[in-house]
Amino acid sequence: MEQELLRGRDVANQLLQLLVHRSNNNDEQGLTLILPLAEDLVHQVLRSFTNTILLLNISNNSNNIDDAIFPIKDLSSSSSPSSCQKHEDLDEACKSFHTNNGRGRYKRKTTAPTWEKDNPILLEDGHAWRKYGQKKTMNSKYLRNYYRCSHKHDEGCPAMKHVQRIQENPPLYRTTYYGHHTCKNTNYYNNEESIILEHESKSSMFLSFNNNNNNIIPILRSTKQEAVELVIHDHHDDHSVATHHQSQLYDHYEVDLEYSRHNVAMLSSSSSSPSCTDDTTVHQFDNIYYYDFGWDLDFDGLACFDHHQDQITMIM
DNA sequence: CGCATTTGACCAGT
DNA sequence: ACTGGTCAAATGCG
Repeated sequence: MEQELLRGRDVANQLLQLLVHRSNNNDEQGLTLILPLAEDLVHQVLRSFTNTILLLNISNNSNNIDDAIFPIKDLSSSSSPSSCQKHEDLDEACKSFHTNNGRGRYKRKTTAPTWEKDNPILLEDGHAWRKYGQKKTMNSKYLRNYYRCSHKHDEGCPAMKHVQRIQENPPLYRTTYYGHHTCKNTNYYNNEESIILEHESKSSMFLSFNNNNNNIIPILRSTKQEAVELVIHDHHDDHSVATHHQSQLYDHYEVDLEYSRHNVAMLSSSSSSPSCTDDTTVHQFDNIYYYDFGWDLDFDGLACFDHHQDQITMIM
């Protein structure tokens, strides 16, 4: 119950940050970008409440989850679940109670991966992972290793990943991520970890902007709890951190992230797909394209281009 | 001793 | 029946 409540509080904080940011950017593009995220966060908060109430009922009424009365109705589902088995939201909360001769039963995840990334070597990504299994898969001679966030139980962090070697020579490892970290990751900015940052992406900043020249949204959200201050000014300002160049073919943004100047993205002005530099690799997942920028200085970057909303999200 | 990893069994989805 | 995702006891390690 404590874990569920903590998770609910963390997600509510994320929602608050999102809404505060929204109130400072009164434009329609920003709204269309933020609404799906806000909706997702509200669902997570509701799930936390639901799980907590169920656990409360179980501890008060019965040791058997099937006998527990479920007094609230989940609006997202047409059925009115009265048991754990029938309620899809009750993922983690179910497992510890649905036992069979000491073995836990579980709900297999069916969600699409959040993103995936291929690397020539196994890299740290700055997060603490706990390995919970490995499996030989049919189409590969290499084992697939399964990890969940080390803060799954103390903070309810839902992030998971699996890593599998996909190529012998040159070696290539594919990491597939499920969900974002909601945990506080306090060691990320110390000196030791910053070395890792030079080689691997996925630090805290989610940069988001559309290709409307006058309307750059600097930050969408953060994967960590620390506030990240990065303001992108009008490109005519000499002190701006972002400059914008336009040609017939594409919009090209440069962002000066504190120390060095990076080419961030080239967005096609025809709204089809963004052009990329030569060292950019592209992955496609769930109708969203991920552009992996091989920057050679402080950051690697991952850009997500949503064709439906004609906007790009940078993950650095 | 306390934590993470290993490993075979269990389980859900197809 | 098969595949792969997850669990949890056994094991490893600092």
